[in-house]
Amino acid sequence: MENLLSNIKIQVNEKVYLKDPDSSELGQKIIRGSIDLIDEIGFEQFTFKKLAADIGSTEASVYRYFDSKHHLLVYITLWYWGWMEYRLAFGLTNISSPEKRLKKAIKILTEVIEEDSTFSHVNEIKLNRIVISESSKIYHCKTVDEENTAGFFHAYKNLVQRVSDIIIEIDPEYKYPHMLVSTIIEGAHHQRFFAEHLPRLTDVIEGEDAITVFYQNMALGQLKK
Amino acid sequence: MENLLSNIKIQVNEKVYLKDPDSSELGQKIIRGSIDLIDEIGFEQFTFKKLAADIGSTEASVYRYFDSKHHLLVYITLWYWGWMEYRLAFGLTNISSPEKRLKKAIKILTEVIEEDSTFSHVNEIKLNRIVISESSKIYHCKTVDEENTAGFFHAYKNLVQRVSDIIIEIDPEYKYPHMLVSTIIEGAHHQRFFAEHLPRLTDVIEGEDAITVFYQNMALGQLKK
DNA sequence: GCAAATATAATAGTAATACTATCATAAAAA
DNA sequence: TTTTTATGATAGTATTACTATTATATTTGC
Repeated sequence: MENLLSNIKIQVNEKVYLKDPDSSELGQKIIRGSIDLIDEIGFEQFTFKKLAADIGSTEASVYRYFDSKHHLLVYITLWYWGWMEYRLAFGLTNISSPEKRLKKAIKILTEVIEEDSTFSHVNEIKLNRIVISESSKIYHCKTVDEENTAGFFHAYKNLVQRVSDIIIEIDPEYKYPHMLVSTIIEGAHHQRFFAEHLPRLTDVIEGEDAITVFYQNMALGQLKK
Repeated sequence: MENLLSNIKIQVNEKVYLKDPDSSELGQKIIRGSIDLIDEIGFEQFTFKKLAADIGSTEASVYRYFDSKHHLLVYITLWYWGWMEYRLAFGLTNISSPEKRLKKAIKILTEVIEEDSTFSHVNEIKLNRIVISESSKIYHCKTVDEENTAGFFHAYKNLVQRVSDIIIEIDPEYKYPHMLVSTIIEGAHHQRFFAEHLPRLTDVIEGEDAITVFYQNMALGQLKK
């Protein structure tokens, strides 16, 4: 992805962190190091102690930024949703046909991620892998309602709403726009994971991005014009 | 669900447990107690110590059946997939039209679960809630490839294959049958979870089971006859 | 009916995890 | 230059996720 803006910052809900990791060098090292380490060993094996060793800091210092590894995972996931919304906003400008806009939106949401040099402390390829394999853990937990009340999922809801609006523009009678969009987003993550680890649960097709094509067909096929 | 057979046992891959929990009273108490406790406090908070206290046994005794709580979650999830395949097999007999069979299959896979008195040591309603909120953790972990090699996911693959076969019967040219089926199964779980906890990510409609209807329309809409 | 095998309970112990607390020092801001 | 703030260094705790050992109760084989 080309560098679109040089001074943009993805905002993440303030309640997720104790101290904004974007505000200091150590904070940025925590984010960069976490993305590297979670991608490498998985969220269950990931600890603040291992992270601190990796980035040359201490466990106690990491705890000054996040009060748990769960919140750190929430942070990087919300950052990802914020980044996706930014990609969508840019990707959809100047496309007047709502069908084309929807198709492009689905492509942006489901395609394989390439590195984005705009945000130097984030490796978007690793981040995408983490979101695919780990991010559902941020809501599949007993604290989900509390976290929802705290507004943690606004970024995700905004993204879903933005695409739902395009769907309603195409077919104002359509009854399930949010269901359709969240099915596409979550579904694409699952299919990418299955393609890598459990291929008999999906259909990998040589020479085409079957996942993106599948969800584009699915969405357009559902809507009347 | 009425009692279809009185002497049926859902088989679970032997590598998942150290000793078959179905073979003893304690084993059955472990399963029943786990389903109650995981449903109540969530998988992260669940420990063998708490479980042992609940069922009046000891931590060490539970460890004789399962070598980790992860394997116990795998066990109850595989039991659930086995149970679903049994429900599918019964639910689809004597329906000759493949379209009707597919519709019925999607209903069985996505509808709200009612208790099944055939298996007395399993509360299917709680089990369904656990599968919805926790089961993706059995493959979203770094050991997924190993566990796949051990055959843990056969039950799930069989289920997906069984429904894919109906799809191919309807439209032999259709390119994404497995993707469609796994999208429906996983999607329905997500949508049920969202309806409960994050309703703005889905569309709850009074008086209709929107989730089942949505996925039925989605599937039939994709296929040419 | 008794010995042998097996299953469970009771208890103890360990390394790692997920934190919290304290204090010293270095760097930045007032 | 003083004060605040950020980080590092170190220590400590309760809990978790196990493993090991021994005693006792129950079942099975003969």
